[in-house]
Amino acid sequence: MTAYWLMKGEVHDASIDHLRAAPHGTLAWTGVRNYQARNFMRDQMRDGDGVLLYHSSCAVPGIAGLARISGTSSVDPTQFDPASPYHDPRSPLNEPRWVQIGVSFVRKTAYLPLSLMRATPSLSSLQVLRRGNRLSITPITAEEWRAVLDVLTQLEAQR
DNA sequence: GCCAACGTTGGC
DNA sequence: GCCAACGTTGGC
Repeated sequence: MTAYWLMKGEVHDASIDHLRAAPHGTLAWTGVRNYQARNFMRDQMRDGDGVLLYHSSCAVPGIAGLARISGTSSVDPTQFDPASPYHDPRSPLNEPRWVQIGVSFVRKTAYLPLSLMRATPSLSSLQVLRRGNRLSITPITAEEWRAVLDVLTQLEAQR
């Protein structure tokens, strides 16, 4: 059974345009340094799962496109790279803490700003809208996935 | 750049 | 195992 996820990408290095431009439209999702998010990647994500790609750390955060999970999780090499901003000197070489997973471009959508997400009743259950939420990966129900796609369809019909 | 919220660390 | 201090996230 396909699951759905919302994944935050910092707009300067993991935007929908970065995904589209990547070889095979696929980026290794590195740099996740939160145990809950790691556990989603390691234990629950499956090849083909649906992904809402959300742009964070930008003037207008929001959903920018659709992607899908590609393959299964593997060791995130950036944890062992002293030159990487994601270097984790405390991660044991023989028992790596952090994993990555492939994320593949599906399509760029109409832009759905966070402010509109908050203002749309059918999206009110999204975990990313909860106060104080900082988790970079959150699960999405099938109903929420449909609701987001409906909103995107409406936005795309308007332009 | 501010700062609320929250996760992690480490002394005890 | 508690919890204060600290660091980070991320919207604004």
